[in-house]
Amino acid sequence: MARTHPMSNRQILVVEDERPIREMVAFGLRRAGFDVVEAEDTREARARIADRRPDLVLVDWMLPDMSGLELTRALKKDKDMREVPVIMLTARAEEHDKVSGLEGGADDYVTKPFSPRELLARINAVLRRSHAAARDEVVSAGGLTLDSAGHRVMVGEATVPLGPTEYRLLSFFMTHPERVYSRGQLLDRVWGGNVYVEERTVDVHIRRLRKALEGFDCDRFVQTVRGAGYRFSTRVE
Amino acid sequence: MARTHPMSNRQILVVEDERPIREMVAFGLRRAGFDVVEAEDTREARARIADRRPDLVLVDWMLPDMSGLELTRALKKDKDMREVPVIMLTARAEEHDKVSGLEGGADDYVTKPFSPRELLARINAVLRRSHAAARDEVVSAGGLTLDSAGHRVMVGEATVPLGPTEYRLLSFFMTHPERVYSRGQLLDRVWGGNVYVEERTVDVHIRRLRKALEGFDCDRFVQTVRGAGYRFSTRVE
DNA sequence: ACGCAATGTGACGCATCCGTGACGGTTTCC
DNA sequence: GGAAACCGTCACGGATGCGTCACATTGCGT
Repeated sequence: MARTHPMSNRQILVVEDERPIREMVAFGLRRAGFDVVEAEDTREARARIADRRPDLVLVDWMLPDMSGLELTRALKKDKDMREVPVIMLTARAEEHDKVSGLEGGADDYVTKPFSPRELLARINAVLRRSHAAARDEVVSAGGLTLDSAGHRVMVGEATVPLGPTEYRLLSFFMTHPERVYSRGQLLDRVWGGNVYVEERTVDVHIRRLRKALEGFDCDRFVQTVRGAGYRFSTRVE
Repeated sequence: MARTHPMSNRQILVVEDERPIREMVAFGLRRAGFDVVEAEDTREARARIADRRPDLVLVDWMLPDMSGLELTRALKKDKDMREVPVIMLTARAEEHDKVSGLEGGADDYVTKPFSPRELLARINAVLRRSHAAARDEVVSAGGLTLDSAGHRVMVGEATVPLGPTEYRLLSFFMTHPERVYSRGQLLDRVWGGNVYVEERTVDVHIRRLRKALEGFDCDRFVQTVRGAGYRFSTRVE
């Protein structure tokens, strides 16, 4: 929660076993003004995350000891590390990977081969979204304002009356808009992976969230995607 | 949420006469999200290629009736099958074979013994090359935008109201445009190979898809090819 | 022009999914 | 210590979408 790095010196952890690629990526990022930490396997990565607290983790899908996917899953289950945004680096371009990568908890993915420009764009997008909270800034969408410092969501001058879980849910949605999440994914990322609760519980909290947003005419942003999950989108259907 | 639908729309034909190996490979590929069709000789392989239209063929170098190399050569001579990428599976590691394998028209080769990871990497590399157009996160065609992360198709700022099946159907079409698919093929690839439904059901969903696209003046992209099946094409007839 | 086959179209029953209100148990805050 | 708030679960009912059928329409060959 405490701001540990100045804006111009954001720290990124690059997890990649192939040294040439890792160094090339690291070089590009340093050139772009980032502070880069490198790791070549997941064991090292976990250690660096624990002691350096990077602002973002860039992880290769294919790693020697454990796949990047599993690392991501593990991170998102750890309460201390759940907030760290993850971008998956993958050589695989199929839809399958996009889905499973995101199910594992990655905030975005970049397909190899990628241009430095594309990678930077993704990194900045994710940093802007997910770390706005950690920088005590606000995220706005469709009249809603997420004030993470104040742990509340506002519409104009009014505060939306939310319970803790509804706040976390809406907070997650607002930092991850325009994207469908299954009930299972939401349980992983909003509830935390280690607890077992019925998937239908998500429905109930969606209901409570909608009810809270109802008075502000914002409930339409929480959208049901039949057979898939839920999506937060300010674009009307 | 045990979905029966293929996660990736990619279908792979495995041609291998030794059953244990074939089944192991097929298992690994299915696990990785691919839709797998098996064949144990070149005769069967040609039949499967003709009726299933796989995205990629994985063929053993040594086959009982005709060598995989000859199958590959034959495929590349056939106008209908020339576009299908081929990966050769060979027990021989000599440089000589690599060369002749590629000369025969294979897009890549993998030397036995191989790790599943290596095989997947090769497959994805080849798929990426041959389906370069289909690998972007958002696929656009004729004003339509497929937003796979958001599980929706948009026209400008508006969302096309699609049911789950219609979404999968249109999603498949947009990633496989300009090509005719029979009702049977569509059932395989969109519905998932293991379900039995009437072929006419496809017609009904085509109808529903067209109706949904009607308001956006995009229904003309879904074209009927009498006696053959359906095709998605942004080229006007 | 005629007839057959293929495709378009509207309707219907059924299964599934999702919204919703209620309830018991636990935590939090006076 | 009590009340209020909150959470997870359940059951019920409505809504949605699916697969099939029957009938209309189109297109093709003769």
